Amino acid sequence: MARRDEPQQSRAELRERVLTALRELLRERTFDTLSVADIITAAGVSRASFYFYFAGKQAVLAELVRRAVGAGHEAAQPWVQAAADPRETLRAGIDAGAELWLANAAVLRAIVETWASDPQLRELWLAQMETFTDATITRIEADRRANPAVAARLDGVDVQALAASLTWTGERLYYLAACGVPPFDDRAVLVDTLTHLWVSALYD
Amino acid sequence: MARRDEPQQSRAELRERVLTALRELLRERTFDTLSVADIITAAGVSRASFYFYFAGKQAVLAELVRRAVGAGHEAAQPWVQAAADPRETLRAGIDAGAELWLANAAVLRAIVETWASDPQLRELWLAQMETFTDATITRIEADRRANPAVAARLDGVDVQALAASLTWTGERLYYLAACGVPPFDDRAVLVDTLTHLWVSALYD
DNA sequence: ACGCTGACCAGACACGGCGTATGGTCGGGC
DNA sequence: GCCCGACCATACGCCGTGTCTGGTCAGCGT
Repeated sequence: MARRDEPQQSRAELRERVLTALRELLRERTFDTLSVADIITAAGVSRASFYFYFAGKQAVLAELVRRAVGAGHEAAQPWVQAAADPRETLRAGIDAGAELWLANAAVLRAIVETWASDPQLRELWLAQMETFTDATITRIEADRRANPAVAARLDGVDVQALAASLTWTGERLYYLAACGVPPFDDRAVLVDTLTHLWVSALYD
Repeated sequence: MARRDEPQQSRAELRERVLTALRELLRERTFDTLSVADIITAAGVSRASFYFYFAGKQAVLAELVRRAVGAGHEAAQPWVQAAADPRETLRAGIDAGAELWLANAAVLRAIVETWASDPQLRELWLAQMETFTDATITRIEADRRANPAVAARLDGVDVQALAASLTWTGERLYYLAACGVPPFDDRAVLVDTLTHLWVSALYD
């Protein structure tokens, strides 16, 4: 027994097989309905090997999330760094976020539904949100210094809290969109609404 | 055996014992870590009786949620019905929401973390959010008719989507507050920020 | 006084998922 | 030629679920 199905698959690319197997499975079923048996069957990997490389299915999901979200920071960069007319770059950033969520809907949906129940995932996701919040704060403070109107508008406002709430609003609406909950399943509506919230909270 | 521990507890108040037992347990542990065994032990009820009255622990949670949220509609009523100066009544409504979440933090937290994984709970929670969204729409439309400035501000805006997004933003921030995630664990910050988002999106 | 019925109980069951342990097979480096 | 590390199948103990069985108790009608 113990024959190699794929004779010459390079060694530690077995990890990769597990990761892509989970990513594929998530396109059809939700994370909580997936068992380790499902994953290793799809990956063509033994139970023992699975537990050698991963602490459990949460660990696999964590890795997928880290990868999926790496691209997220770049998506937000234009708005964070741009100097002029925030409204347009902001909208572009929100649209890029929608794109990112669309591309990784299955994985992101899984973590949003799971982070509360697992310490590792919780820390990962909270840290992730904090990263976006920090980027937002940086940009807001820059606007505040450069633009008296913005400074006036934000007078007495807790910028940290405002940035965090905008970040989390994004998380929620993108998530609902990924779930197909109306009216956010319509991408144009999603982007318009989110943009309206950000613009009116910060600049109007 | 089979002696009645509480000799003369009226009959179908056994249901109630289960409900309050879960509510109490949720004050200390999260829903997903609770087993049916835990619940029936705390309630002093047999496994068979439990399954006679409830389809599972989700069904118990669903009932707790329905009760907890009934009070929520009343909390929102002042703002929905009030004719004048929305800002103050709006803030009062948001504060009442915080109060409601504080009082029922354990139950509400449980459903927010669980509704994605159970069809019944999903329908329940989505319907709940829709109810709040509808109330918000009603109020916004009234403002729009009564106040030209509001009408101008909301020109071309999808009111339905805006109302829904504000509702879900509330859900998220109240939830984070219940989880003790900063900066929302500070109630004043929470209410200020949420109020700022609503006011700037609708009236400013 | 009797027995029936309905509410309730304890306990056990089959099932399925989890995480670990065992023993064995293969390929490649020395 | 051999040894080691990567990998496999299998099975185990544990725990939670939902169902089923058999039995105890109260109240009520007769």
